[in-house]
Amino acid sequence: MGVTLADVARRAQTSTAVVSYVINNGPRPVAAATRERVLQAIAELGYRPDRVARALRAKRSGVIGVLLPDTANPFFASLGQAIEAAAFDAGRLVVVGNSGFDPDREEAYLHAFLDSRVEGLVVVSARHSPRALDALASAPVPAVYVHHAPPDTLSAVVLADNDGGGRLATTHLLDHGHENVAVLAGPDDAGPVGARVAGWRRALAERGVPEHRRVRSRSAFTRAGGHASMRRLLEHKARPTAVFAATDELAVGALHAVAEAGLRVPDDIALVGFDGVPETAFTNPSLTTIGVPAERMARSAIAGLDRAWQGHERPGGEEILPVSLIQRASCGCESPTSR
Amino acid sequence: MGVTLADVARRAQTSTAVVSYVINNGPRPVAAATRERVLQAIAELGYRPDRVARALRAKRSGVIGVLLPDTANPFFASLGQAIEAAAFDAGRLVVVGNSGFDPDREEAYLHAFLDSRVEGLVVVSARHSPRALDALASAPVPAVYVHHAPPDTLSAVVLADNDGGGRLATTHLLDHGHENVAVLAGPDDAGPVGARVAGWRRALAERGVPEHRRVRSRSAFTRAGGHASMRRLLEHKARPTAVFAATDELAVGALHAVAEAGLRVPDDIALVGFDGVPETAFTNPSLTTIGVPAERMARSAIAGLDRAWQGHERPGGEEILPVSLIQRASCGCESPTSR
DNA sequence: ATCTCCGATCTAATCGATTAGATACCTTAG
DNA sequence: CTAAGGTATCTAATCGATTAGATCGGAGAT
Repeated sequence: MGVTLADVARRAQTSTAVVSYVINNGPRPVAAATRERVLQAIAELGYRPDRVARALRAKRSGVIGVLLPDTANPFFASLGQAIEAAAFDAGRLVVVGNSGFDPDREEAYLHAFLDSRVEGLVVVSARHSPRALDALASAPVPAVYVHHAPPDTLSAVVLADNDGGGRLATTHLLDHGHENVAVLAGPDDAGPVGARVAGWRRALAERGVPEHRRVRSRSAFTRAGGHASMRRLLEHKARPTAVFAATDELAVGALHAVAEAGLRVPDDIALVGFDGVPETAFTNPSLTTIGVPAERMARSAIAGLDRAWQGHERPGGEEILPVSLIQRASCGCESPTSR
Repeated sequence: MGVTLADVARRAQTSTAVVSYVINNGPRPVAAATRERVLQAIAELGYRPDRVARALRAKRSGVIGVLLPDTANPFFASLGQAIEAAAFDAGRLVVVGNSGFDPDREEAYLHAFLDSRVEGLVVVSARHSPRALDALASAPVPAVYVHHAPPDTLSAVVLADNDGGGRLATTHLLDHGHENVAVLAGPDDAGPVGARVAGWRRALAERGVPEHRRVRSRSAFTRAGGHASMRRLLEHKARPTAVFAATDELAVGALHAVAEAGLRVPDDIALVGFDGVPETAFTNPSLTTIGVPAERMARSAIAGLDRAWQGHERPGGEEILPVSLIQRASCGCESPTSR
């Protein structure tokens, strides 16, 4: 290490400016012969431009800051990985931060990212702290919200069709003949999961299911939460025959609770999850779930940043990507096809 | 944004040097009164040092490069998150790259990291490409290998006790009275999983289990691989009564295969996994597994980098952290305690 | 033959923070 | 009262790449 532009220029018998022009297909033209000499010198010396120096001068660091709530959660893990891959394919690196749902940590990361002159931000968060929001709104770089967005942001937003997915899952269970479709919801009805619950409610309303049969059980978004939440449902006086778990984590916990109670899925309780994380193909029984297109969301997010960098178009715009029903065993479908 | 050192200096009626000295508890002393003025100016202007400029001049970027095989795998996901958290607590950010087990990608990331002047590298990889190894060996910054290390490296190494864990898992199954303990291995016996298989073999040898009862089934390290691999074992003429899956991913796939075949865990087949990823607490039945101390490994890795930065001590040294048996239902233990 | 103009190149300022060398002031020793 | 030494500051070079402005030579126009 340690080969600089100046070294290359010396060896190619030219100036640093010309070398820079060659590297960047610079703002000025370079004679073919000279370009050749420069390229050769670069190859011979094994020169690689210093991204730090470049970032300082050109204000383009080539780094994207990615803020995630919790990579230990498989859904956020796949989303994070997809974002990282999409960024790399676009020639950028990502710095990542796990907020662990802690607003202070979220803000600390945001500032650290900005101090590092990230070129753009991808924010995946279940909820946003007001201070973090301020920091984002006044950030000198474009941001894209993925999975969830604050009420009225000017930034680009990429969401899954959570409401539609909730409706899809619920309708599917109703189509199996169930009349008592409960929902495993989060601690409150805010955010993306809130929209899923709204979809559930809408489906029930459309089919004329009476209010008192619309049972909702709340818990934290963890497997343990889903476990406890399902256990509560099982003890409910009017035990539901079908359950829509608003995240796969909840569903996996629920599956475990049902087995523990000596009941069977889908015979005693049919279950549908939401997220489409890989592990659901291998639960016991395999889990029917709503597939969220993590890769497409990631590509859209990076594309959104690209748009903001390129043009001066309106950066904003909300994109809602379609979800899909992944039919497996837990809902009662006989022939599990997709895995 | 855009407050610079010079702005602060101007407002505090001093020079940029003094401001820098204050910020860094600089190499030179500053009078108490002046320090006070500077601190006040910093607060009033909301100044935050530019990490890029600092990195260029001081050669300390405050960023650690983390290379992982595949964050979609829960084990690597937790390891990655733990590393990120430990780094943040040490005041550093991480750039992460998922190689997807692809040597070219691994090398590309490594170079990109180095170009970005990362201050240190944490390499988690199942196998290493020769070229990547070269790049690492000649890197101008310290590296720590986690989970797996190349044969004779000079860098620090943090491993789990894979061999001991393999033995622990196997012995536990033998103690349950099983005489036919097969293993679900990886595509070959290299790397950390190879050591786990070696531990299995050692345990069997110690108990005098004859060669022909030491059945090993190979597959890729995926749930689908574990599924196929277990299916093969079930069709084996001498079907084993117990199986040690060398990773939790394999175990989860295996669990599914057993259920599909209409058999029961642990009654027909006892099963023990390896990694201790969170989801194993919620499989059906819950999975007995070998807990790998991901957080401790992460902290050790960061500590290793710290050591390399601080002193000029021998950077090398191999640390092997103990693993633990997490008893749950899949091995046949009646009372599942830890979750 | 002289004037333009353009492509190719070089010189040098710049991004923002760090830090060695120079300088100014003050105290203490001789 | 001056020399020596220490403390607090300031000036300016530096890290490596980018790019605007200056310079130069040659092709084409008149």
